[in-house]
Amino acid sequence: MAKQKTKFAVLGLLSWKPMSGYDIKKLVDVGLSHFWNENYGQIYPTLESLVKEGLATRKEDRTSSKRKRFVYTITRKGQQVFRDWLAEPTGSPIVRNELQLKFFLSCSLPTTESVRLIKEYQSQQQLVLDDHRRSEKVLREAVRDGLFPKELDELLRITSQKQTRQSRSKQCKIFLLTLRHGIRAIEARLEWCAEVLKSLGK
Amino acid sequence: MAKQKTKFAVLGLLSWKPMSGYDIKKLVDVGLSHFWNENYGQIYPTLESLVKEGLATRKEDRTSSKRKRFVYTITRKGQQVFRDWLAEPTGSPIVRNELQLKFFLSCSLPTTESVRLIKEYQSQQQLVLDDHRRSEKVLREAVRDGLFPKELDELLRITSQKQTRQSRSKQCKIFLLTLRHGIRAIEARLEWCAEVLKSLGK
DNA sequence: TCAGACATGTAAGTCGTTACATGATTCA
DNA sequence: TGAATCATGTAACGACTTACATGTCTGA
Repeated sequence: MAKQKTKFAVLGLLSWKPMSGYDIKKLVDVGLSHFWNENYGQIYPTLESLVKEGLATRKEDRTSSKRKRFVYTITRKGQQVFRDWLAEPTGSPIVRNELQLKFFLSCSLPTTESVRLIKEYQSQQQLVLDDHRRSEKVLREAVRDGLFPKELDELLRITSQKQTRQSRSKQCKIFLLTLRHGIRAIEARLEWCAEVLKSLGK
Repeated sequence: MAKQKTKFAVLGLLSWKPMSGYDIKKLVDVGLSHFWNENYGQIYPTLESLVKEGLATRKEDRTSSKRKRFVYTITRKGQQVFRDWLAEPTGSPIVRNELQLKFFLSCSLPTTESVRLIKEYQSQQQLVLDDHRRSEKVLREAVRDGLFPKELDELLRITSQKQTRQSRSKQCKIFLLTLRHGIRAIEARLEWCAEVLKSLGK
């Protein structure tokens, strides 16, 4: 028992700043998609349970006569629980790579089939890499200039919160570093593909 | 709908050779743990459903008065379903890296906390890398000599099946390549850790 | 005016993990 | 004789996905 990844992910995002369920979903989709995912079916019930446990509070936001919107704010207790979780040892993620499985199982078939699988993987990963590299370029320039790129800016200050230039620069730096992790991982996969094609006598 | 990863994983392993649920679990744990996992709670019901769907047959194995043991054999229809699945495009795995999440969320805390997280990741990954490298060494020697390493040999010919020297050498090669994938991935992560520590001013 | 984004939520179903239950055989 | 391994299975729970349902507001 006791995993509840969604719970801590949501709590952690709230530790950043107050947000609605919709905001959380968008932030994850736009900014964290290379290492995290969430869906509404998990987010809304989780927010509800956070309130029940006293880790967050909910209040309706009706600034400038906007539509119905519930903003969740982390409580002091929530902050504590979040920090405790962060300090806990992180279990290594269970690995389940479908392509590796297929490749492994392809050994009873003609080599052409194994080669086809690798080439598919290769072009798929290349697309993701191109995308990541574009994001990286934008972010790098932002870090250099001490600014936040526009798309992120919208996401990261939906709510009014005083942030020092320094804390935002740090956010940006860490954002960039997580992206680098994704890029490195894909590069390694692409190098592996080349290695495989060579080894199978392409 | 329609994912059923366990179903195709089990079917694919049976396409290799007839096995019992216990064999499958062991093979996955010992040999494929760097890219796959399964547990009994999924394996046994899956085997049952494969039989129901006519993709495998079950028969009791009582060779040499051994204990109760059910061996599952893939049917012709099963082979076809397996091959169809292999040919289907492989969706990229959903990513959920808890350490990346923690690292990202640590940006509102002192930098020492971010550093601690990375160091934890680093030593964890290093252990796995050492382990993989040991396996690689054994496998490389086996490939060079055209042999199968002992541990694998037991697993891979539990059942009597005529295999040419060539097909076994290919199995071994592909086995080695999947291991290389795991090694590359970890190396990339460790390089990233170094990059991060440097960037955070260690 | 109408498409698209904003916004919240539920229901049903699948998938996956963990813990438990049971018992046979082997080997030191 | 007792621990380890072989071997099969189930029940309960928890996690996750998908599809659906509903309605508002903004801007071209």
